[in-house]
Amino acid sequence: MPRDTLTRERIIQTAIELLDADGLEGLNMRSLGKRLDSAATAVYWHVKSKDNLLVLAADQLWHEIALPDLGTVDWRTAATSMATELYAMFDRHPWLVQAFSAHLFYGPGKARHDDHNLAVYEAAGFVGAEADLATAAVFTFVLGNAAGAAATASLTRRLNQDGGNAEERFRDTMAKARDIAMDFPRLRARLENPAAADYAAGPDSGFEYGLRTILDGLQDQLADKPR
Amino acid sequence: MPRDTLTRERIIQTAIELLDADGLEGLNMRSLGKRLDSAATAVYWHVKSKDNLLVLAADQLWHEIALPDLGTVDWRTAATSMATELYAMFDRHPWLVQAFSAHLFYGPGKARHDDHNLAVYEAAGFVGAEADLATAAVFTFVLGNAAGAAATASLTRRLNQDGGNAEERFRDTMAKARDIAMDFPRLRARLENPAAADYAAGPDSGFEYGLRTILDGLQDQLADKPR
DNA sequence: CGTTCTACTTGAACAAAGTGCAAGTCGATC
DNA sequence: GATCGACTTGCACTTTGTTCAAGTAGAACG
Repeated sequence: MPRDTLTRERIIQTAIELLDADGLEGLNMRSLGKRLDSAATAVYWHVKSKDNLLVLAADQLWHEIALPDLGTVDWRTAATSMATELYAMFDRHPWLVQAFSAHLFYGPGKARHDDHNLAVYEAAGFVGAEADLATAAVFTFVLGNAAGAAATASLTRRLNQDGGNAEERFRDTMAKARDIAMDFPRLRARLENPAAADYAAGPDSGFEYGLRTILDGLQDQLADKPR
Repeated sequence: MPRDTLTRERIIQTAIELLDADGLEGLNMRSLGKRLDSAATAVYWHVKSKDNLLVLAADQLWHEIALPDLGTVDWRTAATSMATELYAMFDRHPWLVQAFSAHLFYGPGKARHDDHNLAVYEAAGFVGAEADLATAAVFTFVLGNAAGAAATASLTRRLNQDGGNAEERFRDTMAKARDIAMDFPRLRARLENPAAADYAAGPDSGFEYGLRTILDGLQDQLADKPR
C-alpha cells in the first residue's frame, strides 16, 4: 500500500533523485517502482515509457534554467550567461550528458520544440532555420563547453571532498597515465615542472582559463588562414 | 558454415559497418552474428563483451587519426589540426558520439591510456595530470566542437543528397520550429531576412564561420570581465 | 446503503538482448 | 589414427522494458 498516491510529478522527482545518485544505469523501472513503494508497472499509467520519463526529467531541469532578457542583452552576452546556467545544470546532473549526447552534439534538430525550449535555443544563439548552420555550431559549442567545464569542476570537487573510493580510482588512472606520459618529452617537461608551464592555472579557474587559452590559439589559426 | 574464419579484426570491421549503417541501436550481438554468418556467441571467444567491442571499434578509428608532428608544431596548431581530424571521424561515424559521450564530455579521465591514445591527447592539448584541469577543458572543447561541426556538415549532406525520408522528417521538424519561432521577434527577423543577418554563411563554411563567430563573441566577453 | 464508474494499481508474462557454458567440430600435430 | 587446442554452436539463464487482464478503492449517483 503506497503511502502517497503516485503522480507524474513524484515519479519525475524520484527518477531525478535516482539518476543523480546512481547515474543512468541506476535507473530502471523496477528500482524506480521500489523507491516509489509501488509496482514497477504502475509507473506506466503516468508515463508512456522509460525514454519518455528521461525526456520529462530533462525537461523539468531544462525549464529551471533562467533565461536572459533578450530584449536587453545581445545574443553573445546571452550565450555566455546560458553557458553558466548550463554549466550548473550539467554539474548537478551529469547523467544528462549521457542520456542526451545526441541532442547536445547534434543540436536541437532531434529535440522536441516547445516555447521554453526554443527560448533557450534563441538565448543560446540557435536559430531553428536550416540555413543557419553556423549558429547551430555555436549552440553546440556553448553546450559542449558548458558540459566540459562542469565535468572539470565536479572532478575537482570529487577530488577535494569525496575522499575514498572515487578519489582512489581517479588517482590510480592518473598515475598510470602519468607513467605513460613520462615517455613523451613535452608531457614529461610539463609534468616535472607544472608551475613553469604556460598552461598552469588553479583548478577553480579552469573554465575561464580553458576558454582563454583555446580562444587565443584558435584565433591565431584562423588569422593565418583566411577564407 | 562460415565462409571466412572469425577474427577479431573481421568482427570489429563488421561491427563498425553495422554501427555506421544503423547507429548504436543497430548493433546487437545476434545481428552481428548473423552478419558474420555465425552464432552470436561465437563473437565472445574473440571479444570480451559488447562494451569491449565498442571500445575496440572506437580504438580502431581513433588509431586512424593522423598525428601532427609535435616536434615541429606548437600545441595550439596541433589542436586545430586535431579538430579537423576529429571532425572527419565524427562525421563518418556519428555513433561514436553517442557511445562515448562520457569520454568526450568528461575528458579522458575515464578512458584507457595507451601510447597512441595519449599521443592524441597531447596533440589535442590534454595533459594527463590531475593539476591540469584547464587543459582538460580545452580538450573537451576541441572534441565537442569538432563533433558539432561534423554533425552540421552531415546534416547538410543529408539534406542535399539523401532526398526522401530523412529530408522530409528534418524539414517537418524545422517547419514546426519555424512556426514557433515566428512568435519571437528576434528569431522572426532573422528568419524573414536571413541574407541580412550577421550570422549568414554558406552551409559549407559553417565550421569555420561558427568558430570565428563564437571566438569573436566570447573573446569580447572575456575581455570585459578579466580574472 | 448499494451500485456503478473512473482512476489507478498489481502480478503474471512476454520479448529483446547480453552472456555463460557444456558439448561439439575441425584442422594440425604427433 | 589418436590427440590436442583453437574455435563454434545451441541452450539457457538473467536483466530489463513493456503489455495486459484482472483487481481495488474511493467518489458519484440512485
